[in-house]
Amino acid sequence: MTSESTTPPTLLDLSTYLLSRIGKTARSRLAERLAGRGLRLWDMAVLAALADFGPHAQRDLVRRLGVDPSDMAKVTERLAAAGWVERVRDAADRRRVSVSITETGRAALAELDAEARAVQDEILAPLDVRERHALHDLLRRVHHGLPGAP
Amino acid sequence: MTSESTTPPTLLDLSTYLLSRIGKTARSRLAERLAGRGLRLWDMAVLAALADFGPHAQRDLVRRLGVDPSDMAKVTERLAAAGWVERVRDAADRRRVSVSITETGRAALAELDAEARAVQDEILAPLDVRERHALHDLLRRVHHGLPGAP
DNA sequence: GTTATTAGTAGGTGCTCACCCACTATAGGG
DNA sequence: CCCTATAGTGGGTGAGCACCTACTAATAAC
Repeated sequence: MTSESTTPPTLLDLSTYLLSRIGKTARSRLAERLAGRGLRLWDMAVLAALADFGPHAQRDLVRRLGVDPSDMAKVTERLAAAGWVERVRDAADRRRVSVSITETGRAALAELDAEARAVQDEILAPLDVRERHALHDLLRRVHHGLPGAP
Repeated sequence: MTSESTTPPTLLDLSTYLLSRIGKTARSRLAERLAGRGLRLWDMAVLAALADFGPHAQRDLVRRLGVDPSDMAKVTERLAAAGWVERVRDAADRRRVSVSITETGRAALAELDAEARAVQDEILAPLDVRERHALHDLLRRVHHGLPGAP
């Protein structure tokens, strides 16, 4: 338990402190699990985007997720090596590479999602189902107000 | 705005994703502001601990905040250079250094707190006061369940 | 006294992350 | 056909962070 008695109230009174602290542990716990499979957080994000919205030109993935093009190249390379995604040259515009998720990729994403939910269960343990929904709604609205691409 | 249409629903459905995303922007925005004053996040945490709980032997700060002793030395050094804290050798045990916040330190902390609340207002903009309280309560309980010192 | 333990410090390492530049290849505009 | 812009890629950089080691000074244990 985080000893409330030892964390300065000045910080505990800041929602931003709590958000950053909790977010960080959530992030690192999931990253830890993904690392066990040789994956990073962006890899999961890319798989999710492909599963949810279908095939993308790589540049569209870049724009959707706000990653550097050069970094995206590395992600798709890793995912392709693992067989989670397929990359094919666009016939119409041969500069472009169309990226799509494979069946194995979908299966992998399902497992990653399960991992993520396991982490979530750990972290949200103090809350009952109703409270988790309430939290999720609030977070959704806050997230919606965040700037996406600058 | 974070274009909800572009973030994969698979991720949006994860509270952990939202937490880590929101927490990260909160963290980096505050860090950015503190950097303008030549400070880091830990500096504020140390000031808060001293303001809330009074003077500490440096080793107690280390234990309270879970930082590496060597890093704590650098923090107190920086804070002392700025005049925010005072370090005096403990007469009883001359290995120890007692760290206490100065009046200027308190004033500085108040400013930092104001900065943090400004960031908070930006981020929680979509929520009204009642909802912010609700969110804070939920976060408090979640945070309380987190492991503090391993 | 000798030895082991503890507090603080200086300096360095490895990792992640976001970012940037240079380069190739394709495409499109005039 | 030239010139500019775009897509993807490889490689490198610098900031921030957590961690670790070695060292000094002081205390406690025996």
